Amino acid sequence: MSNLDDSKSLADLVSQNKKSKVRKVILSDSDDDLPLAMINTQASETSLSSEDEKAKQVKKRTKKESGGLPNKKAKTAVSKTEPKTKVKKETTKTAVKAVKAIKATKATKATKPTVKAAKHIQKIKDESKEQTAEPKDTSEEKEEEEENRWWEDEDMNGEIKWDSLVHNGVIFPPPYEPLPSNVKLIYDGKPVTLPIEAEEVAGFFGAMLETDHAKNPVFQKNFFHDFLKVLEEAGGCKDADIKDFDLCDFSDMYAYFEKKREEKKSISPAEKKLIKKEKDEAEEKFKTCYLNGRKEPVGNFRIEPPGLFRGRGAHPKTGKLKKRVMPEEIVLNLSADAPVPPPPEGRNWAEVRHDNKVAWLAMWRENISNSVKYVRFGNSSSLKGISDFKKFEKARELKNHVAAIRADYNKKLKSELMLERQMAVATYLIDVFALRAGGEKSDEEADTVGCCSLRFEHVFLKPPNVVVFDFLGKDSIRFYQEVEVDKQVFKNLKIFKKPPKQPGHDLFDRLDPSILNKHFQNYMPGLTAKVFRTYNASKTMQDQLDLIPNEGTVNEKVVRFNAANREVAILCNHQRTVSKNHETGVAKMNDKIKEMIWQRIRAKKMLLKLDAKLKKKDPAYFQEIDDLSKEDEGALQKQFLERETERITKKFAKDNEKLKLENEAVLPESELKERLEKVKELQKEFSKELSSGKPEVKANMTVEKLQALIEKLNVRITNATLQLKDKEDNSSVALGTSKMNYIDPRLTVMFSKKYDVPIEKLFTKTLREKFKWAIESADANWRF
DNA sequence: TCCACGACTTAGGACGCTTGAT
DNA sequence: ATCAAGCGTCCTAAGTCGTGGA
Repeated sequence: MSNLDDSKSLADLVSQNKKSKVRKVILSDSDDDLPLAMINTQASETSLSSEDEKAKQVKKRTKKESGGLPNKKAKTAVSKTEPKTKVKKETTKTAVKAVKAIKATKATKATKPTVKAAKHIQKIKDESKEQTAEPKDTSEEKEEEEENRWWEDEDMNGEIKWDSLVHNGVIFPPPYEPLPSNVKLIYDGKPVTLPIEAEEVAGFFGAMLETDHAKNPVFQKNFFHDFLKVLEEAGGCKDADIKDFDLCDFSDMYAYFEKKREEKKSISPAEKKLIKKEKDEAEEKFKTCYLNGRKEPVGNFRIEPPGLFRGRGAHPKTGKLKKRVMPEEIVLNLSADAPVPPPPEGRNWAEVRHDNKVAWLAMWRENISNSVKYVRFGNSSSLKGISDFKKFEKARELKNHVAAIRADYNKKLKSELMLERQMAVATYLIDVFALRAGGEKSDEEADTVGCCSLRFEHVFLKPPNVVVFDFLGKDSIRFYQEVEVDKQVFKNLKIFKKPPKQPGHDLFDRLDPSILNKHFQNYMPGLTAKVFRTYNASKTMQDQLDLIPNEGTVNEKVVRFNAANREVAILCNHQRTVSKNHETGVAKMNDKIKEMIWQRIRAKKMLLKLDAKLKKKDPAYFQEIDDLSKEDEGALQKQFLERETERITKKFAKDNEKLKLENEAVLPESELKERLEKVKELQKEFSKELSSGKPEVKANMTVEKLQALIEKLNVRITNATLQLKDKEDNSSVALGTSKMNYIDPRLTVMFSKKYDVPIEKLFTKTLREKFKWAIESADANWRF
């Protein structure tokens, strides 16, 4: 919540009449079992505060709580101390055991990284001196051999991230290419020439003209503001005094960029391949780096190009100009004795750093929110792998504590301390509904929330115990759930919403993620809110996989795996926007299914024409014939004929285009007419069929042939129906995020091995690389 | 002591390419 | 062979969380 809103609403709240009412309400409202002690604390806090203090009240509450109740606090702290240390010892032991167990399964090898690294740097230096940076075949093979199999023997503790780091720096986006002189911004009806710096910015907008962004007023405003600034700094526009966005016409620019896009798309595949190959070769040396002497992938080695900031949701800064990043703004991080990659000709790096406690190769500060962007290791790098492994091990460790944690928060739902109750409810929500921690956000960002930042208006209570959550979470993705909750949770939420709370106020006014996480440390070292998401996601996956019978085809098993994956994605609220053509796609599939059913009915009619006795034998089989009304049949016929006409016309147009391209004579219109004759014949046949109710049967048709046809249609109909259901179910759920970040990959590997499904069906190439450690260390019996 | 900020993970959309239906 | 649908990858925004410096 923004401070501004907060103080405003709190100030409102203080207006005299309200204040006394508020107090009365609190004191008289005793329909729940709220202990008196708590009521008093709450009431006195409210009435004691002066107006000025009120504005700061929310922030200070935590302090008051600890200061005001020293005894209770101390007591809790003491009682926690003993189990805490015990827990710590135990978990460290398990973690070590886990690592050792993995180590034990594989033979160890590898020379000491430091020694190897030193040697390697020397080698690199020699190579760069000789200017033959390309590694020879033999050395490349050797690198392959020396790939870091950290999961077998690496010591993964300690804060040092690397002993040596050698890399080639970053790739800068190409410089701005000015527009051709006939492509101009039209201002107030006249083409105007812009200084090149301003033209670039205008072009950013022009290229996006048809996107939703460009139609967003905030985006327009921010863009135009920054555009005018650039324009002014570049000396202004000599042809016009540009100051009104509505007088700007970017359509020429848009058309130009569209044309370029088309051109790019239409180059031949062979040429495309060649271009790609050349690009790959030029970028080759940036794609990898040497970490402790071993070749490792670099992730985003390309510096982000300038453009207009595409903030998500209602981002107040969306549309602002993202400036071009200069070498002078870039800090490199590598070994002290590693060669420094040369900056672009005549330019300099901001700084060259040698910090081995961090896992980034370069960084710069972006100008939208003044935060830092990093060039980091690739997802399949050892460092990323190690932290992934640690993440999942931590989540697995939670298994051993979750029962105690749940017991504890269930108990504390009735605590006499407001803080404890809030923590208990928050923990419940994080555990049960997989909410994120929910840190405070400034009003320079989109208004999104997580658990701790939930506000009054995000939670609706429907007695006796139904809660409707409706808020925007990360990436402004809507979280909407109508759920039954624990009775005590419901009561507590009601208390948290009690006046003087009103829309705009924090539900958990005593909490923020750091308080909550500090509390979590008492249960288990390293436990934070996000661990619950990982734990519950992987636990859900394990449970879902346990339900899958080991039978059927590989594809059937994959479908079931994806269904399990989908459960996890739903738990985590991972959504994707329903694609623009989803609706039409579904309608098309429905039409197709209806049409296939119609074809089946026709076949069955033909069957009866050949042998009328069949109906007596199996009336149910022929039932659907009577289910189809004449109107429906007519509609289907029409639909079918229209589609045929369209198909033929399109084909004709296409054929002609091809002929034109090859400089050959175009087919005459009469040809099209001739081709469409078929449709006309069909139409005649259909109308006859419609009135008689009986289709014509071709002379060579037999009962067997028709039955085979019907069987084929049956299969196609079932498949299409299943496919449609899958499409509907999946239309707004994104499976990838949970597969990539939440589901312990060893579960997927276990499934692959136990159910004999090739891992390629479950992990894409990149995921196989990212999760190599899991693929090589989990077996068919592995459990989360 | 605290909170702004640095460093890291998690996230959905854009876009090009593959694939599978016809 | 064709072509759209959907998949995979890239891109970078948007979270979480711990800590270093005022």
